[in-house]
Amino acid sequence: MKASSETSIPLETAVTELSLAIGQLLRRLRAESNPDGLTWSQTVALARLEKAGPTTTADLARAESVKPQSMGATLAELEREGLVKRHPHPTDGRQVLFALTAEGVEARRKRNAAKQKWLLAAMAKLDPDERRVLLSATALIKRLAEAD
Amino acid sequence: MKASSETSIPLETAVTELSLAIGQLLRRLRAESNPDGLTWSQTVALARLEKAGPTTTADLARAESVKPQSMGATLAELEREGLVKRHPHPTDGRQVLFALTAEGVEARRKRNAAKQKWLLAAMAKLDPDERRVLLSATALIKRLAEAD
DNA sequence: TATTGTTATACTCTATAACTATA
DNA sequence: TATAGTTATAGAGTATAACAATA
Repeated sequence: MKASSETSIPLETAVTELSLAIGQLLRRLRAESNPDGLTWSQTVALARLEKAGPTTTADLARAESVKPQSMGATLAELEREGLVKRHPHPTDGRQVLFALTAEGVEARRKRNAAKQKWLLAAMAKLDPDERRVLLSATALIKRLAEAD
Repeated sequence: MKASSETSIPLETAVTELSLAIGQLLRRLRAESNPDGLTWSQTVALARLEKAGPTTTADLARAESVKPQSMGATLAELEREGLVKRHPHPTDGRQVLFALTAEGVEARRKRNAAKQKWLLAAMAKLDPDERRVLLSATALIKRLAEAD
């Protein structure tokens, strides 16, 4: 497994295969996920709020490559369910900071665990080396998603 | 880069990070894709028909983890646009085989190239080693998506 | 003027349920 | 009966456009 055997594949093909593969896995994840509980976009928003702390609609939208209106709809639904709470921005009256409530933290912990049960089981069947490749790839995928 | 430094991360965390990362990249791909042209699900269906040849609605649906009705809607739209054509199954009168038309082959080649321009550029900025990791990961992601 | 967020509206993707035709 | 596909309907996710409030 030294090197150039894989570099011979054209980059165009690799790019196509990668995007098809991630689409395929994401649909599988949706299909396997618990129908009760959080939707995909709600899960993502909660996870990001948990990692980043209080965040504005616009920042969340940028991070996930959606329009502020789309993220606003997701946050409004989470607020209606009591999982996030809005706080005024200390210096800018236009901005609104969203933060997890205690209920939101708990909901995320519990429901998210159920949601990813399937992927956890599938990963457990891989070799340790294969898991390491996926782990390295995760960081690269994030870098690609956040590249200029 | 031998081994166990990365195995110390809990599998739960790795799984969460992976699914968030692929969601993030898929949304970025959608946001960057040409608004004219094929939608994501149409692109996927055409790509699969090109690779597999004539295929039934049910088989396509299974491969992409969607219900036959959902895949049927995508195929009906592609048929309306003249990119795929339906053919009777030779022995089973219930089944319908879908295949690309010449126009479909051309549309896929041309529009798909434009659609993935952004990812191609982003991948080109990675190190060769990093591209190799992503290439290996692509196969693993497909295996996960197709696992039992 | 530029930015943040909201409201209104529409399109895509997918699901479930009920139906027809064929095996 | 069981399977392949269609039609009808609904919900989630996203987009664009038009607006209000604040910087």
